[in-house]
Amino acid sequence: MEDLAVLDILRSEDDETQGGAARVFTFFRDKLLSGELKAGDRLLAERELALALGVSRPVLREALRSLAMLGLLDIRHGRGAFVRAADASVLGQALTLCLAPEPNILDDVLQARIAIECQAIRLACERASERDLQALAGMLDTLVDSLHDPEKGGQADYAFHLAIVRASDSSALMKIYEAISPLLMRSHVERRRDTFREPAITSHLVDAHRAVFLSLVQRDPDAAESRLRQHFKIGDELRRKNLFTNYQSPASN
Amino acid sequence: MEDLAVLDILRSEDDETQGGAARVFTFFRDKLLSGELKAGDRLLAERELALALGVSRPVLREALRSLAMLGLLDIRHGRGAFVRAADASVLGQALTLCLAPEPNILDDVLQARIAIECQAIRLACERASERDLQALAGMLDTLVDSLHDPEKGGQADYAFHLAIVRASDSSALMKIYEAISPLLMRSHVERRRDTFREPAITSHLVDAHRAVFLSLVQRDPDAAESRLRQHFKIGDELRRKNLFTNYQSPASN
DNA sequence: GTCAGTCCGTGGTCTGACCACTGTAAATGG
DNA sequence: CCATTTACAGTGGTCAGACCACGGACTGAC
Repeated sequence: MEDLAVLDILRSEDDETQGGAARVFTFFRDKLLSGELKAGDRLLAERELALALGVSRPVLREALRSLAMLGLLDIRHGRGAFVRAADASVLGQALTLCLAPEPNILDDVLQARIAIECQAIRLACERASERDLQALAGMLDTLVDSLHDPEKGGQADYAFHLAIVRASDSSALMKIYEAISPLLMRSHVERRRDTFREPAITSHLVDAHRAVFLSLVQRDPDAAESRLRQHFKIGDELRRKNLFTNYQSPASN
Repeated sequence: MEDLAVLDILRSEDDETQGGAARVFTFFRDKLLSGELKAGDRLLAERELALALGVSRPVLREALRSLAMLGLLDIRHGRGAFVRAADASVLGQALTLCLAPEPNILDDVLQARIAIECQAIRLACERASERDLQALAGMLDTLVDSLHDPEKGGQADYAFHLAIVRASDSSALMKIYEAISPLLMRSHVERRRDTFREPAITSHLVDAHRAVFLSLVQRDPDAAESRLRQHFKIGDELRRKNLFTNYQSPASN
């Protein structure tokens, strides 16, 4: 009952005076939204669909193509068009598009990341299952094992933080986090490449993650968020300091 | 220099074996991303573009239509295709699409809202300008004046919270907040309609907003976030209590 | 000077055909 | 009888050319 109401949101801004392609587009979008078309379903052939909807094939193709570009359809040559499971990658692309003209995107996205994670860990303190915690513990080990490798280390770091968001059991937080991930990943691995040799940084890294994890195990939201914030803060300071040092004596390059 | 690097993110997943429409699509998307095409620019006529890019007009139209559906282009009959300023509405639609199949979206989006706002107000404590604070003060007045009207009151409430996010001076937080706004707005006005007659709720509303504002003026991030969290928490409790009461005696309907 | 009508450029749509890819089922060979 | 190969039917991909509908600008009459 509640789910259906959500559909009105998008419909509201579509007046009835739109062209054929747009009409077909909204037609299918609403079918997808309402669940009338589920992931994996196969659409009719283009020629039949065009006939059924009373539009020409080019018009129908424009609509289908748009849906495909949005990631809602998977059109495969010689096979047909299939409904695709909702994917956060579109979200990520849209976000990148929106933020592209802005300056200092990377630092800015970091703020969004902090926002999501801090709320996620609070929820995780309430909702995290035993399996979530075990997964987190495993990732902590992976993190320690891959300190020497900037590539694996970065991935392990990301995996740990992602697991926190997953443990929040909030699909909205999760989707948004996935959406900013592409942007996030950039600064993540880059930073890692610059700093993985610094003992002060790597030691902090392990301690900070462990501290966050322990607070989570103890189900203490305030402590968990506080430690997470501290982790971000110190990481940021170390990074700036490191950049400053390298700038003064870039001989190590 | 840094901005350009962002472009690689999307390009990475596009192999070179794609069809004509997809090729044209990525062609324009990258032009938009790189700033080669700015908002307001007018594209060549379809026939000329098709000729220039070596594809037929239907293929070109499929690509342009897809860009239009993504909100990147504004195609107007009889006038031409114009580059549109990046808009968060697409983000909102994409988010709605992604979250549609999930249960309890409304409550879940609220978590995202709390996440964004709590981080935003922290940043706002550092970055908010005098004008931001004055705008916030004005909205506080509007809020008080419109307590009696569920419609205006809801809008004023939303405007106040939006202004907080704007004061954070973070375009990423702002875009994400705008993206979840359509979903947010629903529960917002609905809740307001159910609760605006309750003195306990309206009085809390004013006090809470004022307290948040004062902490912001004093540039105290911890206090500001704490009070904001409290505001959300109490609001949630009051709402649940109210729903419970109405459920027990729905005569007032 | 103002207003009406005309004209041209634009997107919007259609038709019908042909090409390229895919899976399957029939034909072939062992 | 089974495995391999081949032919076919169905699907999306592309194209060309034509016509319609809309918007703005120019031109003419008033």
